[in-house]
Amino acid sequence: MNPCGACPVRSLTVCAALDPEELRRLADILQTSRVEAGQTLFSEGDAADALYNVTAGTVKLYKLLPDGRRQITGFLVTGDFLGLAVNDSYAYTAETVTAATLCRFPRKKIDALMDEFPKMQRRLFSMASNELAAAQDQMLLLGRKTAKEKICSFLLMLSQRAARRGHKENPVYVPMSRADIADYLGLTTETVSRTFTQLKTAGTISLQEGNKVLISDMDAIYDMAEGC
Amino acid sequence: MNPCGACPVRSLTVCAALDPEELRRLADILQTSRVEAGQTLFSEGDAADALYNVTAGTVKLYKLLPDGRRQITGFLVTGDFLGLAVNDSYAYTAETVTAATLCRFPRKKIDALMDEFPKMQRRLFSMASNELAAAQDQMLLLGRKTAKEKICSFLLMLSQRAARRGHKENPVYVPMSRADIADYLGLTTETVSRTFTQLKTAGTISLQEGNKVLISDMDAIYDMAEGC
DNA sequence: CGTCTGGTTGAGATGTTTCAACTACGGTGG
DNA sequence: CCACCGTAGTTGAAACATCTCAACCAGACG
Repeated sequence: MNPCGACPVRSLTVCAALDPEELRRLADILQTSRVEAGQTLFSEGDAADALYNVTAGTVKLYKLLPDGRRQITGFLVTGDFLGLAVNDSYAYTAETVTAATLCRFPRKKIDALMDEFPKMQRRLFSMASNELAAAQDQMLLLGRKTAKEKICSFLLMLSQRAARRGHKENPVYVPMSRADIADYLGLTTETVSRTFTQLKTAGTISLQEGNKVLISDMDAIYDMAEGC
Repeated sequence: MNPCGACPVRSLTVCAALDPEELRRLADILQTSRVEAGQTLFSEGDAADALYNVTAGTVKLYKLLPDGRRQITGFLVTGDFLGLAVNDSYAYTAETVTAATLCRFPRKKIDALMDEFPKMQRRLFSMASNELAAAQDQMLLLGRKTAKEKICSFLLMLSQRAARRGHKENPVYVPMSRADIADYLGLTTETVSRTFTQLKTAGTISLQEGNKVLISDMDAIYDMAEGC
């Protein structure tokens, strides 16, 4: 039995590029689980005893201020991993946005495995580098972009991400609530809503059934995302 | 000859925890250089042919929007590394804030060395994880904190960083300009200036000779940084 | 059929920005 | 040696983008 060998999303994940033997070893230590929408996987401050890989669905990561203000630091989809920690505790909370399936790797075992399989360590490092680059993009967005630029960048990001995973890039599936979008972009739900209506009125996008956004004028979205 | 063996800041860097033989190998591929203030090390989009380690001074990383709006994504000091890339090109510009000394590792050689020394790869990965955590903190700051909270968080960060490197944590040395602080915190220079004066007037801090900020009421700064 | 939640819209409040003037300082050249 | 200039920082007043508070709407669900 080698469930990982048959994993349809392996090429997107940490597990890409492992050989069959390594995959077997990996399968030995992993637990897969299905989690419904709105469930907390772990909370800021919890002991970081596992690494996760998202194999389906969407997960959000966020941090809170004492008074409840929230910043979502990322939406994770198929192939993304989560669970990196400093000082053995998670620095953020992880919660499912939609129903999701995950592979869970106990920290100790995955650490041991990484010592054995440098390829895996390398892969994880490269994925973390990408995360870091995305985080820097997000800082630029949060610190310097206007509401309209933020929304356009957000739609573009979702679209490009879908494309990279082999899905249709338009219309874009937007499973998260206005509140989640607001907390991701450093706005309020009202501003998010108003900006969507603006774009709708301008004919740049239209909202469709099932949380889908059709981008009618992709070029305009591109330009507005960068403030051109 | 083994310059790395004698490196006084090794414990802070990527090179910590390498054994003498490994250090010798490392020394073979590295170039050290001294750079004066205000120099560009590399620019966004440049081919990423090297990794750097800051051994003295302060370096800033930033990204630009087409119209010139700028977001500084980090200030690097002794021990920090820079040069991670996606698609073989840098995603940000690196510029010295003060005069600085750096170790430069050609990408190809350091990659080869990492394959040989998993310890080093591991160390780099752990440092990247810390970077990522810091980036998430910064997103919370940019997206959800007020100007006063941002400034207090900033001073606190500098103070804690100095402490971790064995320097006095108060007064805090603030070598960067108001414009740099503004672009780091997602504010304007005017707001930065005004907020400093507010804190000064409230008796929480005082500005000293030589770009130093004395924190008179550390508890107040702590509380204000988190919005308590 | 009422209730609840998520989303939209409106009007006024507000924190930060913008634009502008002014000061302090350090270097430079006459 | 000092007038001059340019840069960095500070302060003020007005403008503005976004937020806050509030009402309203639509669909989901018991």
